[in-house]
Amino acid sequence: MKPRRVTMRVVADEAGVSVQTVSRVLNNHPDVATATAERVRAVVERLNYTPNAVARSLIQQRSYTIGVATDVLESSGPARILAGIAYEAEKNGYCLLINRISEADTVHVDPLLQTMVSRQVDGIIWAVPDIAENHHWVADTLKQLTVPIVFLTVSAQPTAYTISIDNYLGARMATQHLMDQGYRRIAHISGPLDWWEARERKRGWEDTLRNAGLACDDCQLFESDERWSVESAEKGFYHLLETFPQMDAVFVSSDQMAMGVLKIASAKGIRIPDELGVVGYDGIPDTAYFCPPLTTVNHNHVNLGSCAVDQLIQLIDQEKGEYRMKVKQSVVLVPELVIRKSSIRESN
Amino acid sequence: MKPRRVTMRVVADEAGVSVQTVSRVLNNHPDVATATAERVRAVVERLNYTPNAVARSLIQQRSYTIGVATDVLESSGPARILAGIAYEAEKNGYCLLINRISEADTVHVDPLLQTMVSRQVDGIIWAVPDIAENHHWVADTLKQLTVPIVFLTVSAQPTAYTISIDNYLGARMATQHLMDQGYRRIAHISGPLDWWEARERKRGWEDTLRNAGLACDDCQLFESDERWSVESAEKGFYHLLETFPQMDAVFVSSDQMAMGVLKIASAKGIRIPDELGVVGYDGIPDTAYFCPPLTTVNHNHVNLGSCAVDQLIQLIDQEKGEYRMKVKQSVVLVPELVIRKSSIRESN
DNA sequence: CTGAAAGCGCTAACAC
DNA sequence: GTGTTAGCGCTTTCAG
Repeated sequence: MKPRRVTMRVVADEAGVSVQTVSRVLNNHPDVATATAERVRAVVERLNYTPNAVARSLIQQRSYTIGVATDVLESSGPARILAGIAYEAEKNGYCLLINRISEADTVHVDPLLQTMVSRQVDGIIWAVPDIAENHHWVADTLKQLTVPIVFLTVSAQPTAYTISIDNYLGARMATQHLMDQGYRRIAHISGPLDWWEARERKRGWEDTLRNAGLACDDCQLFESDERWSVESAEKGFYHLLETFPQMDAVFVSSDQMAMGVLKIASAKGIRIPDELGVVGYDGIPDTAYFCPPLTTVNHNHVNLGSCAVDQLIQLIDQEKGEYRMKVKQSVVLVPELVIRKSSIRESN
Repeated sequence: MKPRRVTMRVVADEAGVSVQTVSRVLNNHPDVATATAERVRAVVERLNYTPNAVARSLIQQRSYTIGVATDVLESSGPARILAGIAYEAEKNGYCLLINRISEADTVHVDPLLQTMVSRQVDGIIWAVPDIAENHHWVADTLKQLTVPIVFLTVSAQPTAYTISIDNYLGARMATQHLMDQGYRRIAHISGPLDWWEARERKRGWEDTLRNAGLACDDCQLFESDERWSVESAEKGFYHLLETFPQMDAVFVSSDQMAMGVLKIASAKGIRIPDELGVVGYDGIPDTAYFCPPLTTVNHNHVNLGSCAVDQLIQLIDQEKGEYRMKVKQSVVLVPELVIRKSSIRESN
């Protein structure tokens, strides 16, 4: 009932030529008589022939496929990164082989890499957040790996190609902005500090306060749970109200968590931005509709994904000897502060 | 500098056996002497050999890869569907070949299908929303297609395998719930009505009101723009306040758009849920933190994705003659009403 | 301009 | 138990 797959052999026979000739026509080689080409193309059309890319990659040693390792796809950041990757890959004629890794698992890295390598991907994008020890395999495994790999959103590694957004700078911008608005006693609700990104953001907050000669004590900091959960941010905000009652602003390490803070503040009648300035992080689009609209640091995740693909393709071409420029080892993109009502003091 | 890829030939030579024997060991065939197997495995380990899955699929006519066509990955729904697909695919030993289609494009369907078929995917999941005419190719193209395909979130098609969530039922549940809470003059902000899902939701709202003998006039309806944008929902809400001033509740066709309504209501001092009941649609997790927390209809997108994979694998096995049960042609999943503060009238 | 031969890395079918 | 022979569908020499 389903039509059989048509092979090049069939097309060749039907057109009364050899297989190579069909191949030449399909790959737009010169040196084919126009008449022959026409005839072949007609048969291809009629038989609805699709060349077998698997056979082709077997012989060409190139699959035009990029392997992507990712963790939770559900959340906004990773989803946007993937969108950027998909967009740029398509533009360059590459397909994406997606592999989910369970919760930034350290143990199962090898099988996952094997899967991708065995399917002959031309390169790999590792889009798994840098948590605790989960990137320690890199140094060892990299030597074994037969294809180039680009790491997203990780601390710069001496031996690896990395690309990330400057979390430290973003946090500095956020904190500085609060200070510019006249806030002085600025708390921080951080993500789990075994995440590199959470540490960077915290460091940015800390350094900015210190450099300005402002206090930055333990009582001003709350660390969320492992899932950056809104619940833990709410708990954290309650906690800060106790430990740091003089707080006049809070820099929250994710927009989701900031949402929890806004909710509690509203419930307790704390007026934002007058009594309390709030800045989030990530730049998810919904923040524009929070009440009040939330100031945040926007990470252009889509762009991050695109850049990763570009870099990887350069590495691939380089390895195939088609590109001779030196590829940059580590790329750091700049975040953008989006100022909204939650941090604008009318009265200053 | 990069290590060369090791082939089976190398392993065989190194272990002093034939290629065939290596193959047998790797595929756990019986009839291999334990000693030989040991020796081979040791060499595999030492050389860090990874079998070439491309060569294997060439001969086995099976790639253990599923092609996924999707559109915008950035938004929550599609991302969660993809997560479900990825999860279930991995569980069954399949990889995912992702292809982005630009904005539910009708024209470029064929190249995309070709790409996937040419890469020898075993089956395809079509996760592109059903908009206007964009699924009209199905009837024609399906006959040509050499692999099974499952369509997500589309109107049931006589000739195709489909799987979706019952939007009509969800809308009925939402509207009925508002009525149960004592609301009587219920407006609707719909998605763009060339989307099948938007039409179904509108129909559910309409029928529920009609069946209850309530009015359901044009003035109670506002259709959003093509992007289901929050802005257009805000505009719609202003519009309804004019055309349908007696409105005491509004059923909004997406959670995002409902966010806009909540924002305007808050700005205008309209008290929710007392003066106005609000119900959203989709069940995105953030709705729990809206102010007030939003009643919504939850679509279990992750589950939808899993089910699609299960169904597709059955179809694949069936075609390879490994499965003889009849596969259900169209699966419809049931949504779930999540009741929160935005629609609970204390006073009834 | 076109065809014949070889082979990418692997597995299925037979021999021994 | 193990090796040999073929060939999956295509591209790449190299002849003609």
